[in-house]
Amino acid sequence: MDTISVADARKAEAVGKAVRLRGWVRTRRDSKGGFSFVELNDGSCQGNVQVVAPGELPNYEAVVKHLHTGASIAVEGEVKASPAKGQATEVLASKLELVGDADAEAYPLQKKGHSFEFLRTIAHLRPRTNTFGAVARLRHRASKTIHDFFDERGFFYVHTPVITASDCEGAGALFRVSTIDPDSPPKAEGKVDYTKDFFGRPAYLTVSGQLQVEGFACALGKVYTFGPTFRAENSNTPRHLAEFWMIEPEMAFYDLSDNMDLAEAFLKRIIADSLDKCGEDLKFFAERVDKEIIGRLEGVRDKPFLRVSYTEAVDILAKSGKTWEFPVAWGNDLQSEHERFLTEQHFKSPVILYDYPRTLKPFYMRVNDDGRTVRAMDVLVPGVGEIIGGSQREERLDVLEGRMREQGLDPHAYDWYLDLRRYGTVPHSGFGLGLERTVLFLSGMANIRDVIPFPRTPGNAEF
RNA sequence: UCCCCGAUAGCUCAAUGGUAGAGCAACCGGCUGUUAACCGGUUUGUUGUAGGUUCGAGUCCUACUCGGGGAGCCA
Repeated sequence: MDTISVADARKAEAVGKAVRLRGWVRTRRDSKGGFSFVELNDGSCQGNVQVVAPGELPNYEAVVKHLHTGASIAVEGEVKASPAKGQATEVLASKLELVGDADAEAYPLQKKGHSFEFLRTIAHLRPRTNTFGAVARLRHRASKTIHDFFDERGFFYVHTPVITASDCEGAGALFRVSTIDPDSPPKAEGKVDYTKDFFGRPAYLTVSGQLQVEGFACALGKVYTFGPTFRAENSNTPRHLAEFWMIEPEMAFYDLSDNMDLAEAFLKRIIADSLDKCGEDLKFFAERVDKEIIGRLEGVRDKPFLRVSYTEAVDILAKSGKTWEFPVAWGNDLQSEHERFLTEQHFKSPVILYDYPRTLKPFYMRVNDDGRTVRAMDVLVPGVGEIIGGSQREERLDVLEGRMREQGLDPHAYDWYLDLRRYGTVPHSGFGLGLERTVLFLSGMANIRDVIPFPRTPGNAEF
């Protein structure tokens, strides 16, 4: 007798096999005929397998009739073609063993739907729900595709450090990493003496692996990072986390146009794989979460991404006839309302905006010949907004040092980074993709806290 | 961090300043294959916390906590 997954047991090919199944009870329905239907789920797929538990089972009255949502069971029996609608197969149990009971009075999950807000308070149990099972499988699939995509194209996966001493990477507030006793820190001249700290200097959790991975791009050619990223911003929105996962490819000899080509192919591949391999989960999202999701994904997969310069975008916004809460003028940063208008209303398509004013973007982005703009790009998608941010990097030593001073940074603090320009500098480009924003886009889920297993946000590090 | 809204049974929600309720869940019973099964019955409360106004507060006021939506920061 083989132990098989619920996913396999639901396939018509399984009919006739004697099998063992193990998982958790979703619901039990007692039939008029003196037997019970038990919906069994083991997480292998969205759907449950219907176990038919005959009244003749020796533990029928004592155990089966008291099975509740959440209990774990092991079933032995034969897979049969199901005579009723709703499923191709069912399992006629010859043995049903209770592995672990779930006290029905106390177990918080019921067979009815729960609000996502409530489920967030039981994040350790919510993967047992339809929605969070689907999110977990989709997130896995996206992660797998990301590694496949880069591997197929000759990229190398580089593990950049989680702890960094660069305290001014320009990507948001940092979490400090320290072993100093906060109640009695060592002091020098009235201030905390970080030379006595673990690393002999202030250290932080990374906000980006980009600067480090540039060093590997300028050696291995095409590389990417994929790891956790930390931002200590006090952001309270459905699109921000204090701890999230980011993918950052970096390519030597790529200009901005190559970079945009890669970003577009990359997103399309993630979407295509999700549609191909997570069909049952996406169907669930379409039924319960976002009716438009599959059509929107197919649209982004099939339509070319429009490429619009910042200057053109400002022109379109200014001539739109809309009244904006934030004024549109060349040199002002584009606000959410502007980005949303462009991708959701004006173009109704994914859009790549590029060539932003130099004053709006960090020092490492390459200055254009016009002197006013830099080779930045943002990929905007309907529903989520900015999903990718990237740029061609400034490869000219003198210009890069000038940009650092322009933004009040001391070039000496980036000496190792500048070495990449001193010795064998090359044009290169890269971008960052937020994994959770990608899963938001793929699933149609509304809140980023519901697409990461255990969300960390201001005031919340539960579980 | 700013603006707006909210917090009542295990869950989702009702309740003109005047005796806190329903549906679901759970429990008991019924029902010849059910599909969030169905039908009948039973149980369930420090109305987020702390103050205040009032003869009387779930309801009005203040502060705080937590949650949601929007904005900023960004991925």
